[in-house]
Amino acid sequence: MATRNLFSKHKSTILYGTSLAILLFLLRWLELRFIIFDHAFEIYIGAIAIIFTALGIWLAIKLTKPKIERVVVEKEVYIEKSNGFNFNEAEMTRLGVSRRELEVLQLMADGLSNNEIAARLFVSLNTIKTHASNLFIKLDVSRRTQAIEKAKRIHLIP
Amino acid sequence: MATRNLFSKHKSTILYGTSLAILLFLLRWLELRFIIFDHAFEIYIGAIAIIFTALGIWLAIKLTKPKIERVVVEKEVYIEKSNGFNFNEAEMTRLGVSRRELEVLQLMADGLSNNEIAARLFVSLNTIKTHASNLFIKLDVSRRTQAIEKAKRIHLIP
DNA sequence: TATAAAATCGCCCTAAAGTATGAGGCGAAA
DNA sequence: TTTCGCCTCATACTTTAGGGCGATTTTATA
Repeated sequence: MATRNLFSKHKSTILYGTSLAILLFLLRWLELRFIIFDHAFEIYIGAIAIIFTALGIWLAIKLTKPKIERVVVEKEVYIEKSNGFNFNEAEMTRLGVSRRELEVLQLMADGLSNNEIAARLFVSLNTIKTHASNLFIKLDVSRRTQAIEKAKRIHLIP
Repeated sequence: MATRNLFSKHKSTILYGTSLAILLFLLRWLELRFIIFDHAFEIYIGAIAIIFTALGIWLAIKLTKPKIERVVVEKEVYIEKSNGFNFNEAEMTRLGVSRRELEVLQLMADGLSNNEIAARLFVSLNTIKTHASNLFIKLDVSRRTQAIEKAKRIHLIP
C-alpha cells in the first residue's frame, strides 16, 4: 500500500505539524480567552451601561409628555369687502327714516348741495330743506356732515 | 501585691476571655467584610445602571425634537374699514395738503362745524375758514361734504 | 441768516345750510 | 270714511359756510 507507506514515512513530520497546529490553536484560544478574561468586567459594565442608557431613553420617551411646540399661524379671513355693503334696514325702521329721506341722505353724502339735490329729485329747495331737517331730528344730529358720518356708521349708506 | 496575685491566679481565665472576645470581633468583622465583598459587584453594577439610566433619560429629553403643532388662528380682516386703513401720503404730497389742513379735514369728516374745530384746535374761526378754503382749492371741490367724500375716496382719511 | 412754506388772524360780503311753522295732496290702513 | 304717515312746498328768519382779499407770525431749511 503506497498510502500507508507514505504515512509511515512522514509520521514524525505529520505529528509535528499537527502538534504545532494544535499548539498554535491553543495559544490562540488562550490568548482570546485571556483577552476576554482580562476585559470581561469592562465589557460587562459597558453592556450594562448601554442597556440602561437605552432603558433611560425608552423610559423618557414613553413616560414623559411629548414636547409640543405651538406655532400659531395667522390665517387672514377677509370679511365684508369694501364694496360689500349690507344695508341696515332694521335701524332705518327703528329711526323712522323714510325712503325719500334716505335718498336725500345718500345724495348729501355724495357731496351734493341742497340745490343740486332738489334739481336731481325734481323738487324744490325747500322740500330738500324739510327732508334734511327731519333727517337731522331722526338721526339726532344738527349738521349734514354729522348726518353723513352717523348714517355711514350705522350702515344706512355705504 | 494583691493585684499581681489576682492576675496570676486568673491568668488563664482572662486569656481565654480575651481570646474569645477577639475571636468574636474577628468573626463579626469578617462577616461584615464578607457581606460587603459579597455585594460590592452588585452595588457597583446597580450604581452604573442608575447613572446610565439617568443619562439615557437626560439624553432623551435633551435631544428629542419637539413635536411641532400648528395652530391656525383665524384673524378677521376688515378691508377698507376699521382695521385696514392705509394712509395715502403720496397723494397728500401731490396735492400739497399740509398736516394742519389734514387735521381740519379729519375733524370736518367727524361732523364738527368750523366753530367746533376752531375750539378744538385752540385757534380762531377765521383760521379754520382759511384752512378749509385752501383745502377746497387743493382738493378741487367747493363744499365740505365734497371734500370729505373725496378725501375718503383717495385715502387721506379713513 | 435769508427764505420759503405753513400757520395764524381779521374783515366784508354772499351763498348755503339749517330752524320754525304752517299747509295741501295722496295713498294705505283702521 | 277718517286717520295717519309721507311727500311736497312755502315764508321768514338765524346761523354757518365759503370766497376774496390782506396781513403777521412761526417754523423749517438751505
